[in-house]
Amino acid sequence: MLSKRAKYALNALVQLAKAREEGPLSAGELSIRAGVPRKFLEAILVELRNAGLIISKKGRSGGHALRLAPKEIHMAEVIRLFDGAIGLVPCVTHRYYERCEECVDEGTCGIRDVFMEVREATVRMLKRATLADVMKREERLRTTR
Amino acid sequence: MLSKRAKYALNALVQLAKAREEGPLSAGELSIRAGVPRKFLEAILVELRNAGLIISKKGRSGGHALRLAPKEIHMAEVIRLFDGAIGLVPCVTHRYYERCEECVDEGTCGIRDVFMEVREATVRMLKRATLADVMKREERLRTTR
DNA sequence: TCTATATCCTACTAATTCGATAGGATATGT
DNA sequence: ACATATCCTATCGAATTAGTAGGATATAGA
Repeated sequence: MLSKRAKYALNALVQLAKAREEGPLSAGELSIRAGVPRKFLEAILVELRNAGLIISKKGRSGGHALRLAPKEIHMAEVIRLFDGAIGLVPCVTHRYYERCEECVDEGTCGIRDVFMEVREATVRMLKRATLADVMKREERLRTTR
Repeated sequence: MLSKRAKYALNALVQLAKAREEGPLSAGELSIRAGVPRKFLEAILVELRNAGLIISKKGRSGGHALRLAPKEIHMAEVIRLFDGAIGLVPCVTHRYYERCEECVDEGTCGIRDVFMEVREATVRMLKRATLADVMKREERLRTTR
């Protein structure tokens, strides 16, 4: 399962993507739109800024806005930022790779082989899912119902 | 990420599948073959037995053995048993379904839509991955190298 | 220049989960 | 009867998670 931080971050980013024309949103406003506790959201926004995904402006009429176009930010990246590896076991991820101590021979581990496939498919799907794509999906869901 | 319990359970089940002809394995022996701490493994075995995946025989020359054929047990089932839902968010799983409180309209949530696809693909792959399939994979990995 | 309004930073906490161990009760094949 | 298993209860420390509190700092606009 994703952490709430990751899920909240995704919600917040989608709201920022939707509010692009509108200019920056304050943490207060964003916390309402994304349904995320105010103070908790603040901490998340700091991480998003440190990662270069958003730009934050201090002071009166400041706020937060996407730094890149919605099609440049994908879900895989956001999830990795907050929850680390996407793979189900540490031995199938290069970015956060770690050997399984209990494993005798990683190269011939059938379980690992399955998890490799799962990870690959998951990452592929999450990379295709940019903020722009997510908005497009919402559009489609709204109309085809 | 999977819990160690789930990963250990998978390792243990694969070892039991390999040792099928050999008769039941004791927790001690199995803990060596699967590389799992003895006492921890015992707790896991109890859960596997309660779930009907293995049969345990008490007393001298007792031990644990698969209750079903290796092709009847798949990884999805084992993971669900120990870690619960497979989906990345609670709102995309029927078995452990839970609404996201922060979500305004689940039916038109683009993020959810993505996670639905991911879950579906993941479950499909993990269901295909029976213990028999895992063994076949190991065979293939061993020979094609 | 003052002030309202933002972000930003440091700390803290309560609850839960996770991985693991200890010790002994209970069953059973030889 | 005895050696050898499983099985049951209880406990433990460490880490993680979700969330809150309070104030320092920057800044646009009056």
